[in-house]
Amino acid sequence: MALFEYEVEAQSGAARAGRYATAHGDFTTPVFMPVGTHATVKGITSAGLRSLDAQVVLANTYHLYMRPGTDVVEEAGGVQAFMNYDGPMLTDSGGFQLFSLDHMMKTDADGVSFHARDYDGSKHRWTPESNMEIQERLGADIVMQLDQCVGYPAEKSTVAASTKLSWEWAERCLAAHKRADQALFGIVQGGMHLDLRLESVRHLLAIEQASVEAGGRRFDGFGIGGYSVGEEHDVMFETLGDVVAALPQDRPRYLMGVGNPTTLLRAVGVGIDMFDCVLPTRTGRMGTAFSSTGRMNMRNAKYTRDFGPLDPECTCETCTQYTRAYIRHLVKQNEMLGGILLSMHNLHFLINLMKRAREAVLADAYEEFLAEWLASPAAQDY
RNA sequence: GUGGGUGUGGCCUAGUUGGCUAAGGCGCCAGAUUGUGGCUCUGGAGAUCGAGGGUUCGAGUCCCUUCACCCACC
Repeated sequence: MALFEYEVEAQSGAARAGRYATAHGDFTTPVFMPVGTHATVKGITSAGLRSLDAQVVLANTYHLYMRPGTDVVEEAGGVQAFMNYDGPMLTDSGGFQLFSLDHMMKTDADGVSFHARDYDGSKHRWTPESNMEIQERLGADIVMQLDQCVGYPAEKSTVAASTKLSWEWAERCLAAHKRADQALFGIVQGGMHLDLRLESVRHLLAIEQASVEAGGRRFDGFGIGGYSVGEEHDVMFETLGDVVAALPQDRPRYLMGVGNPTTLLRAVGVGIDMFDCVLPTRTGRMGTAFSSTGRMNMRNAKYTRDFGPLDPECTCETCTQYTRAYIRHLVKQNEMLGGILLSMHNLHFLINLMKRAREAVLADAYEEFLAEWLASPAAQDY
């Protein structure tokens, strides 16, 4: 397969099963990508990531730029070499992090100035161009354009201005991005407004068309950002299907920041290929387990003497080798192994869920698969 | 035995010269967590203030008796 080629292997309704080629190997879709902000999926070793069959791992530009510093990661040979993970990796641009720093930053048409409140309060300025340079030096296989994310609820005029800024920055990122072994994804914005979303898509497509005509690159995939920022789950689905339908068939669609099992499966159903989310690892560290019967709060007293497996239907290391009582004990004592075991299990759960979704698409039975999931008691819980 | 001190939810404490329904932390119980700075956030249960009696309109606060524990001295 040619680099950055997205092969749609099968389609079932709008749901797709595909394969994407990166410089560090192929991955199949739909895919859930574990988040490793600081070049580590918290608590999981490289060997652990391989055994979990994590196909793509995320890292974050903002955090690595602050620490250990872009130069250190570059000198290590790039983020994969630095963390000893040799599979496909993706860096988020850091736009979302700046958005969550919001009162500490100032955005203008040219770029964004911010105080690194999370670190040392130092002042920095990013432009789309400088952000591309940072991400090229970090060296992930897929990089995201610098964008701006708006919270919810927000005035439509605010969302519109921000959406426009994001596509203007997409154009500059596309022009500035040079590494041939690194894919660049544009990001669709527009909040919960379908017209703004479709306008965002139109501009991104016009931008890449102009680029290609001038001998430049196209976007190697599309992120869909600005959802899961506080709205009810159903709100996203009022527009998501139409947004996806407007995107090219031959590029992967990446719904950013979504990790709720039911939302994942519904999103696959409208044509999303890639996901990332901190939910499995963050909630895992805090004691929540995903399971075939729904969410489990492992702090609950009812597990004190429950010596059965976490999820009897699961084949992961946590479920085959440890008991609920032991996991509860670890979580209650804030022992680090508790967070590790639940993170591994939750990642396995979502990765496995995507495998099952993929099989259902390959069998052209996605609609039935999704209906069966939605009818299950577990679905009500997610 | 004598003198002094301390007793407030499971634990540690706050409670003005007596004055709303006895407050807080930990723990416990439950909920939350969505393009991550990792022990976070929200809610809940739980106390006849060691026991008994007295003064007072009113006592965790004052008085008496008693019990337990701690310290010092015989």
